[in-house]
Amino acid sequence: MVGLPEKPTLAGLEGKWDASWEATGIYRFDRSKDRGEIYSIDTPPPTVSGQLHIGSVFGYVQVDALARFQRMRGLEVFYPMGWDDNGLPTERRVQNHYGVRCDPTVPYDAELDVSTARTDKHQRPISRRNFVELCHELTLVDEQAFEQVWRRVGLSVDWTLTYATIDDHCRRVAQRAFLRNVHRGEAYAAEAPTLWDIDFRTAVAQAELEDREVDATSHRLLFGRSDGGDVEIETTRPELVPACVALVAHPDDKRYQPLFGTEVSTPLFGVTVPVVAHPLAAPDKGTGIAMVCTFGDTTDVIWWRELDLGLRSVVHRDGRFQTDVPGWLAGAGAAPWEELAGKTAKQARARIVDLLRDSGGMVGEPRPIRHPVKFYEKGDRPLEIVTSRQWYIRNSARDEGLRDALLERGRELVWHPDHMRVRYEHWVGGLNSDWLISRQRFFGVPFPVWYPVDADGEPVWDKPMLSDEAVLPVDPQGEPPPGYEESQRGQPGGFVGDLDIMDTWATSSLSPQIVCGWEEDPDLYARTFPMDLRPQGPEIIRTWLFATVLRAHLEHGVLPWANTSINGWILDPDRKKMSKSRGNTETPQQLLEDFGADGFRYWACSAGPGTDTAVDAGQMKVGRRLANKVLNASRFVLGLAQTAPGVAGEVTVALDRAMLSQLSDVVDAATAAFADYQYHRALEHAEKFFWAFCDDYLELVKGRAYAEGPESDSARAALSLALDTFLRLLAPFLPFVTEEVWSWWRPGSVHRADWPTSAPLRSVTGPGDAAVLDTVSTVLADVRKAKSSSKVSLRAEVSRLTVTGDASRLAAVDAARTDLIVAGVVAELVLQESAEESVTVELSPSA
RNA sequence: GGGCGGCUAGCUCAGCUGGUUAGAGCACUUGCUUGACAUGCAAGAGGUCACUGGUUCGAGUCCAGUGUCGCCCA
Repeated sequence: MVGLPEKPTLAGLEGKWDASWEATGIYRFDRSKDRGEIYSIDTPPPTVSGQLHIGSVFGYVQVDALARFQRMRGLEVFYPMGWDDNGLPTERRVQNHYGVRCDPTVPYDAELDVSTARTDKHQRPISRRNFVELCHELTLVDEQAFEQVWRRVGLSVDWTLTYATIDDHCRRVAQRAFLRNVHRGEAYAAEAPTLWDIDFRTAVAQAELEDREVDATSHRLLFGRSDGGDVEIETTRPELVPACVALVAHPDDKRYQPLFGTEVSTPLFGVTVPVVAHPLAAPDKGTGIAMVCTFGDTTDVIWWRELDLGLRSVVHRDGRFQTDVPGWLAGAGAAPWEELAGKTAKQARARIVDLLRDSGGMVGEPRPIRHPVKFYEKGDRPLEIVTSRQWYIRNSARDEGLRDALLERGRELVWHPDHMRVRYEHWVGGLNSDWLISRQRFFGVPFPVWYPVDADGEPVWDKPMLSDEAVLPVDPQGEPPPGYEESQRGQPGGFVGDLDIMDTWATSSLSPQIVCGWEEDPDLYARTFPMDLRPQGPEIIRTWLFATVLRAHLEHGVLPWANTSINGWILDPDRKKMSKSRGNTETPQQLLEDFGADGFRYWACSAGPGTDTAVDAGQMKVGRRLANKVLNASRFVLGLAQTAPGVAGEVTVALDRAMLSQLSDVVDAATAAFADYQYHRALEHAEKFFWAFCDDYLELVKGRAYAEGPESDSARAALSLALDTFLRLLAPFLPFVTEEVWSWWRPGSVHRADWPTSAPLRSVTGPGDAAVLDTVSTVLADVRKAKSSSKVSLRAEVSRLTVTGDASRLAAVDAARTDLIVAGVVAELVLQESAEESVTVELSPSA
């Protein structure tokens, strides 16, 4: 029954148990359970691009501890893993890895050899299909590497349920949900000003914006009044003068009130524009009157929309000025325009400043300033605003009723920690545009949409043809719409497919629907949805969490999960947030080598939900020590006779009962903490008492446990019971070492064993006095202190030990008299009743 | 500019609804081959709980303000 190793070691436990768990399938989801017996977790699908860094692993380990607790508590845990492989990060990685770029005009090359491409200085243009194939190829490799890391740290996910956001199933779910949104009027296409990244050549959503403080120059320009006077405006973007459609000032600004309703002419180009009033114009900024261009920034968009101004756009999607002379500049404006045509914004600015200076259209010289500019979070150049046709999902930006409903969902959701809710509320409260979901990229879920082509060969964009749900997923680039032949693609009277793909979040916001089998596996769906837990990072509350709540609200009218647990940041040694973009990430490999998965997990689980944490090798070392202690203490306990389950004797001795009584309290505290998602406190309770158990109780009863007789049986029974309980308490945190020890004396897996409860322990202890252990421990501590300060061995003999105090204190010590004498090597123990508590240690002279 | 969170021993942190001399680990110092463990054991030293005011019999804990660091938003 008991198969004890001579010299137990932590080495090799990860590989051994990962293989064993895989073989026995102990984390396999049993779908025969009812909803009430299931705990379902909506695990974040990590972005598969490159390597997992410590920050990613940190949060997943914490969730795994929660999953293991729920599993031991008797719930069947639904715990799938996914890979978020579609989208820009993968495209970028493929570009850099193979030295290629996607050019949809290049034909498909079935024999494409990318092995030489990397040596090319320039990225080689390849077809869209080749590009997508490479994306699949590379993500597959990355996904395998990721799975190895997850297995190494002991995540108890069911690997048979794994999904990838680009796979057929996910594409089908994303397209189906989109079609339903369209049918209900929640998704729509519109031609509108859009924030645009000129390098990635794609539209960007509000959630992906980032303000960056940048150097700029302010220019003071002169607009001509009809009465011959001037109006001075300040701008950082003089190159947009040709795109100017109005001047705007605050309605209360007395300086400009006389000008409202009049017209002025732009410098250099002499185009006439109206002077208008709008409350967003800031009287204290610059001269108090601003030029409105289509489009210099998001305020321009608001003015343009609310004041119903004309559209004069000059910047193309590649960020360059158009080459043709715009119609409104024909005539006098044509000459200066030629100087700007085809230039980038930066080049055009340099040129127009010279022109303005020479023509007298500028007052003084440009002044350097610093101001915030909107960037795409992954981009390197400021965003432009271009007018384009995009798909949107209504997100409450223009719908008070929906906004209230979403805020109510936020209150309905239980947040761990609670204060993270305000981030959600601020985001929902600050939404200013519907959710832009289309991207002009290549590797993603296509829109299941085609457009008819009219007799002149022009696509009719406002008559989209939607796919039938039954045939999803579809690729409108490869398949014709219902009722058409492929040969009619691009022909007059035929069709074209929508070229865009969905943003990653448009798919990953459906992760609950994806994993729970929405519309495809009603049985599974009924057992798992809505889910129990969404764990994730704080930075994606505004994206992933919000979008998931939105999609579930629109589609099902429910919250997608009952709880959300938000993990903290990982900080580098300089206390800066660890992130890939910052370049200060670290891989967990070496730390896993040095401290083992259990040591690493101990560190991760020491930090509560939402608590930022520094990478701390010291803490992992402590975890490794704990794991080692578990190993050795277990070997000791199991090395004693009569420790097999079911044959333990009765626990009769007061000290033993006291220990088990304290353990009962620990079990209760750890259970309550865990149930409240405070896994770090559960760990602390278990760990703290485990050390006290080893250092005090174990040392006290050692002598008795080695001997024979009823009192020895009591010690061995208590030790056995305690070890059994400790292994269960620590299993969610240290899955490898606890499983190893479990295997020495118990059948099955500790991870499918029951979570301990205090009732059975209390029935064993009876009305025992829990304080006995503490009292005796302090006396023993005094004995150790005396020996330590005399610099003698702890085995040195105490000739006389005198303990004073009230009757109950003396009774407690007396109850453990023999244990104390053996553990402290005491020749004579004297108990004296006294009002004062004291311990006097007299060491034998020979010591 | 607004919001959120942190500020407790040299370091990393715990201290939940206010209650006797403020805790842990690491690091440090001094010792100890104790029949599970030297990947160990024991002991020691180390803090005006960021600051200022307030509430209270009593505040690290509650309130107000200040400073500072981090994150998010504008």
